[in-house]
Amino acid sequence: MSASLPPFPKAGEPSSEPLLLEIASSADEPCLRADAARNRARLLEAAARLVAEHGAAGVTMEAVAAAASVGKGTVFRRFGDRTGLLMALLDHSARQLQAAFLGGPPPLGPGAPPVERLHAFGRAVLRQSSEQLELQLAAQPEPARRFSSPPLRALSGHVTLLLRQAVPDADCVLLAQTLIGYLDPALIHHLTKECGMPLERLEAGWSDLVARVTRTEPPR
Amino acid sequence: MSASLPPFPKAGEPSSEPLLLEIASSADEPCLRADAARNRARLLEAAARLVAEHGAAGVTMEAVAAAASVGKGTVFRRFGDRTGLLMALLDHSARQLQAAFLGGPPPLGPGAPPVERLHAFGRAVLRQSSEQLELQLAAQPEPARRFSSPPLRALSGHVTLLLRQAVPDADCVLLAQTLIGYLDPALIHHLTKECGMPLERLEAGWSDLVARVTRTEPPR
DNA sequence: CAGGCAAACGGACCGCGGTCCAGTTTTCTT
DNA sequence: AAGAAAACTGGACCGCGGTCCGTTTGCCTG
Repeated sequence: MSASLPPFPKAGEPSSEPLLLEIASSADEPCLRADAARNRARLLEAAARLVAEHGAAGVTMEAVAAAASVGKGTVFRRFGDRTGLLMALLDHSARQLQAAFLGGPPPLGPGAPPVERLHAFGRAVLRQSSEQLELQLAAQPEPARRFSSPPLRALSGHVTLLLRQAVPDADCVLLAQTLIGYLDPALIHHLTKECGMPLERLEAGWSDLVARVTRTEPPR
Repeated sequence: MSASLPPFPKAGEPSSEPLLLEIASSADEPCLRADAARNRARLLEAAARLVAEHGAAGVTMEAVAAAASVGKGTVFRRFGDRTGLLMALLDHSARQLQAAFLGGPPPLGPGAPPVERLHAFGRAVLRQSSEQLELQLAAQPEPARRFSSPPLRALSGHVTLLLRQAVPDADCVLLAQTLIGYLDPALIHHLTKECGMPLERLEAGWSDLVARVTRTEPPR
């Protein structure tokens, strides 16, 4: 296991759901030593370059280490494993998106009615994922941990909160996971790249889904 | 790549969606040579034993080969890759389930109204996945191909058909993928093993989801 | 400025998934 | 029955992700 990287105190899992989501683990980097910080930057830059040049598949841990003139062990110490490195590469845009729906302008940010925000949320995620698709796919952790990654937790937490406002008496956690599932990069890839659907259709599908899920009671 | 195993003509992908799903690739094994068939059986048996003894993680290709007194190359020739081997291990119950909803007694099989069948379908899949969970997780292909595996195609195809009957004017393919997403082994694992939810809650969640998704028009 | 120590480094090392191909076995043909 | 083509076999081989541990380096304290 890659557990117990000394410098990452794991942020101590705030026991129960905090009612307001903090800006996701912004206290992530516990003051690296100077050389460590420098190497971290070099590694990220090297990795980004490799992605650009040879695609995500070309991002070999050894290659990254070499390209950054750094030992292989260093890469693992810093990022834990390959997934960690790739996630670090996506971290920037992830935080950006998060900031947008936590504190940005409506309809994505607070201020709009929850259902509106859900619609906007889906569009935003779909757009962002469909760029970056290759990286998003490559960064997927092994199946057993797929839903435990901090960024994903943040997304599903947010959706849960919105759902609680929109359909208070439903099992919003489960509903949220369902919605999040629709935004899974692997699904997006399947539908757009393999089935050839245009992104607009996925967006329409999201809107329809949100509408159906947030309908309060059967017409009957 | 592991493509081009001479003996597997790839079954030629029946171009468009067949209106009636055949019993999923039942013409899979194009008459193996005698010794090959024998080795195949030995390998599956050995693999099953290893799963039972050391868990899915203990199923090393080399270990399986050794346990079956067979060369490593043989394993790969037969099953393509690790995922293929694991899927072969699950094949039996997959076909069983498929037979049940294609031709078994209602409410799972034909005869019941489509929404009824959807409810039963979810319960059946949830139950089956929650046993076998470990194997199901381990058998998961790399993200990019997750939705292309034949068994999964069969499931989502079936759901699509049922949805077309229940909500004819919706984008049933997308809706079906959403529902299938709820039944993803990785999600089941996350919710039951990591969040500690009882299976009953997931079943209730499924019913709620099906109800919401198949509601025809908003109450307004 | 010395010196001590935690943190960071780097590369040898390991195990596993996957490939390859020379040699063997089976099946088909005549 | 014999011989050749096709199919199968096994294990050496490769690359990569991940671990380990002896060595080096930056930082803080006196």
